[in-house]
Amino acid sequence: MKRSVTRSGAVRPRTPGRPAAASPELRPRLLDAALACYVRDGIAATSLRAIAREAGVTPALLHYYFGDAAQLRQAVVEERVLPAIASLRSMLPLGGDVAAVVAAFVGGVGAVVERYPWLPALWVREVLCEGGALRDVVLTRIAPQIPQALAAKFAQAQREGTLNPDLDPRLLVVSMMGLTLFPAASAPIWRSLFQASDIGADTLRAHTIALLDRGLGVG
Amino acid sequence: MKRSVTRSGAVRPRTPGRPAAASPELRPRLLDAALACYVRDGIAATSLRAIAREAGVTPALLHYYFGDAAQLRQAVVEERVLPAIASLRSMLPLGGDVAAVVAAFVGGVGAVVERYPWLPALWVREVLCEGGALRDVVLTRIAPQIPQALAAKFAQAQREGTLNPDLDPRLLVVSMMGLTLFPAASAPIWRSLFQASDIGADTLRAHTIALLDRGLGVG
DNA sequence: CAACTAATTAAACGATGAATTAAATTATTG
DNA sequence: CAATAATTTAATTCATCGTTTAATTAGTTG
Repeated sequence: MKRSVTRSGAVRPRTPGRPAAASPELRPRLLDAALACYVRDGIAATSLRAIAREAGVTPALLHYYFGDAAQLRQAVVEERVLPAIASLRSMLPLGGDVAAVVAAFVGGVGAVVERYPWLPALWVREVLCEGGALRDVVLTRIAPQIPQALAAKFAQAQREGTLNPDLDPRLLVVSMMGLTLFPAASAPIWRSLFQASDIGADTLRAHTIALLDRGLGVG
Repeated sequence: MKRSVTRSGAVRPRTPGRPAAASPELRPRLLDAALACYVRDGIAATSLRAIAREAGVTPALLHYYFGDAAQLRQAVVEERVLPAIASLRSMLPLGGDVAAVVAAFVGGVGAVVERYPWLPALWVREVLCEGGALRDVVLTRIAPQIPQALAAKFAQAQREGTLNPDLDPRLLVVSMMGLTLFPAASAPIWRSLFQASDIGADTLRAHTIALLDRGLGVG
């Protein structure tokens, strides 16, 4: 059994020809490799060759499975990214009072980040950054379901007198994302900056809820 | 007077040879062109040729002024980016009580963003994103001056009983950035998403202060 | 006014790396 | 054994990139 080794040290045990079966499903592994590259380097900066290298495979194989680069990207978005984002929506019970909705959102983001740790970084680069490759798809397929619904909920609560009237209902949606997605995306930074390896998901959640609930005041 | 026109339609009035004096200082304009490219496309994705195109100049001229690409980047960071970030520090009076410090921070970020509208987008791409070109420089030269000082201030206030004890002093620094930088960076998104062209800098500031002060509660 | 220096473009150089395709190779299936 | 499926190798074609050299023109100095 011959094994060639690439310059980077990655093992490439394959020789030409059909592999000896019993290999686990390759397609999902290719999607995962592509996603890893997108998260690490950004979608625009990721070449087919980089994905192939990540997966221990040749660019020609990616072409065999997905056609061209655009179709591969599309497959990753549909089968990996959108489901992760959409899972947040299923955690939001828009029926209860404001405190319940906010707590569900904060907890939901925490749960989603725990299950898909790559999501905050990808979100920042591909949605928040101008020119990001996912901005369109998120704005057309996610935004109408989550932010719009939240803003409407907050506006109604304000009319009913159960929400601080000095807040703007639309900006409150932005604030909630800033208090959840931003800390998640910047976690590597503040963990090292503050030597905060002691702060876990539960501490973060409690802090965020406390801030939203009462603000800075002691009373 | 001959004027050639590039494919993109930009006027390129120059022919070879030294220009007829009285031209405004070129070097700052080159720095501004580079900054504009960095903000629009990201530092890593910006080529010398793109900067030259933006400035209406040849790549060779950039080399004449700055040497190689790395030195040009360094000049932009030192003479454009770091001063903008550092200007925030000068707006923070770390002497007063917590409410004053927080109000100064929120107002200071607003003022800095107003003066340097490109800063949030650049921050997101080059500091928040993993692999960002400014992460190192911000972590070593900015972070020790602003975030560390704020966290210390908050911890002290908590010991004195003048700050909500359920908060984490370090996470509060993260929360404050999430409530200021994140809304600034995502403004183009939520403005179009919520048809919120009516929300200006003052409304945003009032909302943020209200949220930090009392949270969601009506009382 | 002649020589020199400063600022600028034009053009070329040499690397690099990209996406895609064609052909060869091997294993499985019928 | 023939046909098909899955894979690599290698070639093709194309686009930039950063940098350098040489030419060109305007100002400066003696």
